[in-house]
Amino acid sequence: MPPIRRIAHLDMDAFFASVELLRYPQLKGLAVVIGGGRRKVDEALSAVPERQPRFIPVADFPLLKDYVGRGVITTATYAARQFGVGSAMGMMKAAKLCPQAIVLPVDFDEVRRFSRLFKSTIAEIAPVMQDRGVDEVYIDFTDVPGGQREGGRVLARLIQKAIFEKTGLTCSIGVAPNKLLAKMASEFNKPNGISIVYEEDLETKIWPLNVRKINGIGPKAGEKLAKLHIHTIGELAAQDPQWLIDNFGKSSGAWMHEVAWGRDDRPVETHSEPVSMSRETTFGRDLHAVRDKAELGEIFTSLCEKLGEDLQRKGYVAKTIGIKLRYDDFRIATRDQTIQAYIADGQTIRKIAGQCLKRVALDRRLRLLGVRASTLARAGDEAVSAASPPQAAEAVVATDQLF
DNA sequence: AAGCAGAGGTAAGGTCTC
DNA sequence: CCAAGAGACCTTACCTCT
Repeated sequence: MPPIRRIAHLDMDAFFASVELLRYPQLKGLAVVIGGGRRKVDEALSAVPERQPRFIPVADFPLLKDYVGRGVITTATYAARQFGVGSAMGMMKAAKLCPQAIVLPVDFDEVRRFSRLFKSTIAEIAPVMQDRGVDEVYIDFTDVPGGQREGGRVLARLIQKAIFEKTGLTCSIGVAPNKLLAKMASEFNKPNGISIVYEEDLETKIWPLNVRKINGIGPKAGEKLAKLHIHTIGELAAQDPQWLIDNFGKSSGAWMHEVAWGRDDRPVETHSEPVSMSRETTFGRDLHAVRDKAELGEIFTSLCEKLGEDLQRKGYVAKTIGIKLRYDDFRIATRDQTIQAYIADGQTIRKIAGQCLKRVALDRRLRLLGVRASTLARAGDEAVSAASPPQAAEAVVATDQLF
């Protein structure tokens, strides 16, 4: 008999904001939001750079009501959430809800530093760990000594304590029979909580939840389900799988049925390879391909160069280069092209991406431009992966044989 | 002559996540 | 005049080859 699988999902509490509160403890308990579009915030903060961060008076911090720009909120402290402010909300909208909130820019270097720190702390205790972005991981408790005690609660507490001692940050942990349920469980007791879910809890703890709580059912699927009068996971579980397949397609429909019954056998993957890398930027104002040609060209070149640097720094080469643009009306267009050779330099990326750009309509103004590299290989492995498919000459022969 | 079947690649768009 | 950036994965369509 194999041991019963116990999988944990760990989520850092208001991660980006909590990292800033370590630096500015005087802001503890206040409404603070971390925001993406930063220029204004950076200016306001750099007005007081010489003092030690923790001695900057609260009154000197920039406020949401003074924010100008097109950014969105990345994270809000729990105090700010009281006002209805939350992740992915436009800054301007948030300013109306909570004008007195303090705004801080994302410090990616600092966030990455704490990300590495909390993950390495976990890995020392439980080595089978899967990265899921900067502030989240799955952990396989199954074979960790003590991982089964109280359904995983003992180990979860130990990990919480170790992370807090190393970083001063709190997290929430859910432990369940699989990743799907663990992910939902980690939401049950936020912040700084632990939640244990057993298979028998499906009906009482999972089925009453809205379908949107399932990781993978987003706004679109949620809306479609609502129109079909399916709101809770229990209602989803009660549907005929074939009916779900008819409505949502073979793959999604079957998947919905499985997850509604709490079934998920995905393993905790300790290694992963990137599939694509990209760079994109939203302009300060919408730009026109003709009227703002020079400005657009500079941004385009810069994106290509940065993407090339990203590839080289991480040791990858790419065979497919693509562009993405968002028009002023938010419609998105993408184009890409696969070439024979693997590349990673900004100039070549710019050349291929430029060809892609010629294939889209540029009559409307643009608000975003992006460049993407995919079909990746590790630099040095290209020769192996680059084995070409049968060429045109052979194709002719094959066709002759057919006829 | 035309259609089918299955695998695999390419392209475009869409959804979802943090 | 709102609505980021980066990445994974899915669907659909089309094409080539066997």
